Amino acid sequence: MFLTGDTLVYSATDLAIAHECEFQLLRRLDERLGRVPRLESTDPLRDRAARLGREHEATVLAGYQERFGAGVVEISDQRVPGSDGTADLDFSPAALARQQDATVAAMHAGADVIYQGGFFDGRFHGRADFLVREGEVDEMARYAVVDTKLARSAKPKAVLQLAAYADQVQRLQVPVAENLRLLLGDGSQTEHETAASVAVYRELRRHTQQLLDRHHADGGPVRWGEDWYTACLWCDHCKAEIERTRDVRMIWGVRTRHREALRQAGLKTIDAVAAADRAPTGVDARTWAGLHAQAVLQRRQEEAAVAGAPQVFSETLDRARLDELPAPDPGDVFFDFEGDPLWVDADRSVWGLEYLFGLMETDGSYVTFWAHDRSAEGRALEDFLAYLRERRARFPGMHVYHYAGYEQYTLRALARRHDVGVAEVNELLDGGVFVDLYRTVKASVRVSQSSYSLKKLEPLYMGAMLRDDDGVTTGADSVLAYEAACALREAGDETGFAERLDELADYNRYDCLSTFRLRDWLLAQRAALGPGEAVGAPTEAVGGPTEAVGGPTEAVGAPTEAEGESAPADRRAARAGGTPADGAPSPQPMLGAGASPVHSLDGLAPGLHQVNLTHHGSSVRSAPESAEVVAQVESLIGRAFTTEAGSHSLAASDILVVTSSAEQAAQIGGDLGEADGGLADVRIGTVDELGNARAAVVICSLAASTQQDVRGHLAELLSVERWGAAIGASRWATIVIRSATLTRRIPSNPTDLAAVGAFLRLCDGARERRPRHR
DNA sequence: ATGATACACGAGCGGTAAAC
DNA sequence: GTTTACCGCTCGTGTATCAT
Repeated sequence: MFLTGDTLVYSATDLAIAHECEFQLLRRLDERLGRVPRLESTDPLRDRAARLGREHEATVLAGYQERFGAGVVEISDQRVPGSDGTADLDFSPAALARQQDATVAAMHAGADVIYQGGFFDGRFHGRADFLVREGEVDEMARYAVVDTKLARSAKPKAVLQLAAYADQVQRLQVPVAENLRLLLGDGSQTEHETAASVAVYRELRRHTQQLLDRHHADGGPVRWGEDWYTACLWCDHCKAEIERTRDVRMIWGVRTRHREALRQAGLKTIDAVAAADRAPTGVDARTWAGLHAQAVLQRRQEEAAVAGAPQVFSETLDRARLDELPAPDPGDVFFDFEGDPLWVDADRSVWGLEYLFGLMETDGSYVTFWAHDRSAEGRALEDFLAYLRERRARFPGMHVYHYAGYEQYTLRALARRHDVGVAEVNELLDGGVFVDLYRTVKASVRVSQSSYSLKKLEPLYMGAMLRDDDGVTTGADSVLAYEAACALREAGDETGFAERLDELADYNRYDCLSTFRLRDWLLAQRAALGPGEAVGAPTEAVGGPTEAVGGPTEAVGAPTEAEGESAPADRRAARAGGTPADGAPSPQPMLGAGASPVHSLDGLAPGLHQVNLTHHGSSVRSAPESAEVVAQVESLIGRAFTTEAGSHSLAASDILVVTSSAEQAAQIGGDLGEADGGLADVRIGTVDELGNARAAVVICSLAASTQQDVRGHLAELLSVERWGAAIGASRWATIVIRSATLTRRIPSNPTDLAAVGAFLRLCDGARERRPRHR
């Protein structure tokens, strides 16, 4: 994202950011414009994933070069001399145009592969990883848009990025392959229909461009908590604002829905929630009690810190869940894995290596099983299982304690991966030998921290042994430290390698010890309650200090309404339609009048019209849409209407209403019945019972407000087979009435993305018609 | 980047009670 | 005796959280 003169130019990455978090994008614009200081964020894990992503891309490039040799054309960066003698990237319009010219020239020349092709249309600038020649159309080379992604499954964000480049290639009059292609991190590839993906991309682009331009025109920085943009609530930009504004999101365990309900009731901060004395509507009593108590407790910790006596507080919630903990046994062990989730061996097929199985026994002795390659990982698992077998024989009542689900999940995965001890692992896990203390913590106590990670609980029970911030202290640190250790070993530095491993073992040992102490602390909370005192006010415990001491060429948007105009050739609706393909004519309950071709209808242009409404919370029935259907019918009836049979006034029987559900059909039927002027002759039915019905005007009602409201049924709701048939049933015009927000959000999976894209294509070119309901 | 898990909540379903 | 309204249950889905 950058400015050329007064025009804001954005990239595929910016669109991807908008898709995930519009607030983040607006904030980045503010940073760009100097309205707010840059948010420094360091996420070493993300950096590493990015680095591995570039390596993956380089591998694919090398593969193409091996295959095509000089047929691979790289489009070079445009540079200008920088102030300090180096060369800076040149983002001037002229430079971007040169880059695009080179890309077009390479496509016209029929290059086998174009690497880093550049595009610029005045508003959008992008670099496509790969354009791969794939066949020809009218003696012109046709190109497939291909991208590499480290992920192991296709994400909508990646598909939309490809669609952005495909859109540009089309704009430049070069044929594009039917499918977009992703080359994933595990060596697999996925394909996505170009046309549908581009349709969704254009929606996203149109919306994002409006958002950016609106904010650019605003004088000041974006303000948190307004509702003209979306916010993900978890990215660094959102987190910073949540902290700064003391958003209710600071309360541990608050759900998005509850946050909405709290904000509706005017409870916008953790402080307001703590001070409130009763549940707002939309939050049930039990949930409210929990959130309120959590808010109060978190504030107490903050106040203690301000007063110079930092403390972590806790309360016992459920004695019964503490009682479910197994009786302590001298054979108990406290277990923790260290792994590198991005480790791959040569064939790249399996990701992740568990390089250390660490555990602590009750006498404090620490036991390790190391693995630095795939086969060693299998042996470590065998040794670990043999250790447990032997120990269980000696201590039949022993348990393996750990924090959160990773250990159990990973053991099952490792057993499957190496085909080692599958039955034994299942027996151990199903038999309750492994005990997840995170489960117990969540169910039995409330803690004044804003996170319930193991590290955040430690002030409650680690006392003077609380970890400081030096060395390896987080999971992310450990991943990076292991990568660094392996690099040292590859460089022949065995001593350095061993030193790093010692550090990692220290970190792992501390986690095991922490799990051990946590178990004992939980048992102590139980004991503090005394025998049988399960009910009553929560008891409380207090921990130590919180911290350790120390202008686009492509028009986007639909044409505007042009009433009464007789655009003769634009009968897109009829073309897009067609009858259901299942052959045998079905019963035709809706078949009726209007058999003659329509020549004109006063006040309604032929073809497809779209009425966008704003409504909320509807899935199968929408009263506002029903009211709008009635209003549209009323506005049409009586208008001059000419067929081969002659001219007359449009009657109720010339109109057919098609709905997505029986519920909506019933709703509309009722509303039409109540309306004045004999609207009962309007035929109504669901899109599935359409059959061969025909009418001069077809009105469609989709009823659903948003994608969330239809859950798993999005593809079914938007089915092109169904609505195509409905549109095709009109002899003059079709009016589609739907929620504007139904296609606003980008679906979270590629299947739904394709469904939305196909539906948008169906409605492509529809005239925007204004709502008639008052 | 990923999977498991717990939880909340809406939809669908079946039973029961009340009303006709 | 039949219909309808309502309740509580299960089921499925989405979200938040943890871990590496």
